[in-house]
Amino acid sequence: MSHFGRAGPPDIRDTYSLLVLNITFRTTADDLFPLFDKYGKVVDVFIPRDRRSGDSRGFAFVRYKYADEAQKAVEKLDGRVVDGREIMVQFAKYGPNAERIHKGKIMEPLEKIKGRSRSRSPRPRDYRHQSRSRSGSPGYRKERGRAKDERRSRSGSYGSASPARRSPSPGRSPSPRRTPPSRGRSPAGNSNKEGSPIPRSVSPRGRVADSRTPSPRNSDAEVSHELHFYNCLDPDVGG
DNA sequence: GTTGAGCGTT
Repeated sequence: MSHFGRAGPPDIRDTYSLLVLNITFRTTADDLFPLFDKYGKVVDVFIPRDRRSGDSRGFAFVRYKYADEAQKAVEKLDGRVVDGREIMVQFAKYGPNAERIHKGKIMEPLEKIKGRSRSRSPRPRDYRHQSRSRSGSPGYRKERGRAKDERRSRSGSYGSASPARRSPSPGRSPSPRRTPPSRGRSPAGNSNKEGSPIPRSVSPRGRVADSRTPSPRNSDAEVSHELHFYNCLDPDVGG
């Protein structure tokens, strides 16, 4: 994995986690490590990937040894262009185990700090409006573009009074037939399109004989093979 | 071959 040869989190007892967003899908931990390591001591860099495909999800986690360096890296690397894309570095808000994190430092669960009834404000007063107002505001231009689109939409409307109607194909039903409750693995892959793939009260031989088969022997072998295939593919059906 | 809001692994 993207670790340094260790499985799982090395040690988060005294490490600060930074969340890096807006990174390209081609950016790897090895590419971020030297970048973040230059600003401080990076303990580990982890990039969550998809279990199915294995591609990066577009964000990475960088763990620093000291909060000072982490904070510095956040202010320095936040907004840096990597691989042609601007990345966003910020302290992790949640932990790997769903634990609360303050400034990248893992804190005790709410149950523990629950007893702390001391000057506790119902809402955080650290709220700031510095979230989308960074170098290059895509939202700003987007808003303008959207406004234009809206105006245009109003002028050159479809003509009919059915804006809510969104039918991709009125003549064609997207899902006329719902998947049957049966465990249909591949309805189009198997040769049998009927319901029961393996009727226990029927002889495959008879069916084959009934069908036009120039070489019954070959058919028999094929049928046998098919049956075996079914057994292998869906042994559940058998019993 | 693609995409773009967000919070993590043995």
